[in-house]
Amino acid sequence: MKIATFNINGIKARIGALTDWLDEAQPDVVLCQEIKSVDEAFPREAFEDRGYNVETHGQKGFNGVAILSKLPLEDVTRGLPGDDSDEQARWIEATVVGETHAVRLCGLYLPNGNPVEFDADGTPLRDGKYGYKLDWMDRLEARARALLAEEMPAMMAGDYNVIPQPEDAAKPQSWEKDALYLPQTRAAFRRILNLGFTEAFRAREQAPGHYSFWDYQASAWNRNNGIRIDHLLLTPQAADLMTECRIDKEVRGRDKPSDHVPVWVTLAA
DNA sequence: ATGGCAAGTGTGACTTGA
Repeated sequence: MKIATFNINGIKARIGALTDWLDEAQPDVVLCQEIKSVDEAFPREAFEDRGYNVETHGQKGFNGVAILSKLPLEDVTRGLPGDDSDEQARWIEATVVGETHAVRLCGLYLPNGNPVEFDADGTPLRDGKYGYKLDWMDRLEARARALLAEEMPAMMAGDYNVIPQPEDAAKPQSWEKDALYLPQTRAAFRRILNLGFTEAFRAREQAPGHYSFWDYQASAWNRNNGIRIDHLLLTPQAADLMTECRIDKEVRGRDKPSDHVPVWVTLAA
């Protein structure tokens, strides 16, 4: 079972690039972020024609997540638990049943968190957009604990907007005051990992220089000035099934690319 | 150190992203 995460940066602008990649990579499931579309406007037919079931959790203009799956999607839920006042569309879950195992899939688009405000000491304030990011990560940790307690193959995958380590950025020093790389951000990410999740890509590859995002600006792609912020976190039961994990880097060099590329795992499920 | 781009909304010039 091949499962991918892909921040597509707008479904309308990415139909061609996304369907081209689907036809060639043949994933069973794609967790999509930043669909930037309401549910009614999502171009389902392009994917249903290729045999994918489509579940969306969209909003107008920004954010929005979706799941495309060749397997039936069961028990679909929308929204990250823990704050009924949060109206941003950043979380969707569903279960797929493979030949040997059922797998719970959580697709997420974690808040960016910039700009960060600092006090006079240079300490980031837990306020505004950065406060929302850290609060969202606390809710993610709570959902992660509940998921682990189920003791089933499950994953939380998506655009985490977290650079975990210096080796995950071409120029780590340029991110030091950024919400994606502040110590508080990285600590919150580690707290979740340390509950017992396997970060799929790092479990298979320890070398630096592997990225999943290159900014559209300042020739970031041509200079390979990238960061690795799209992650798949696997429960122990899912990690036991993992056979492969890769980043489809070359997708970034095509026509009308997203600024992110797909990252995928295969599970013996 | 700075500025650089793309997408959505909606048709001009913003907001947001990372």
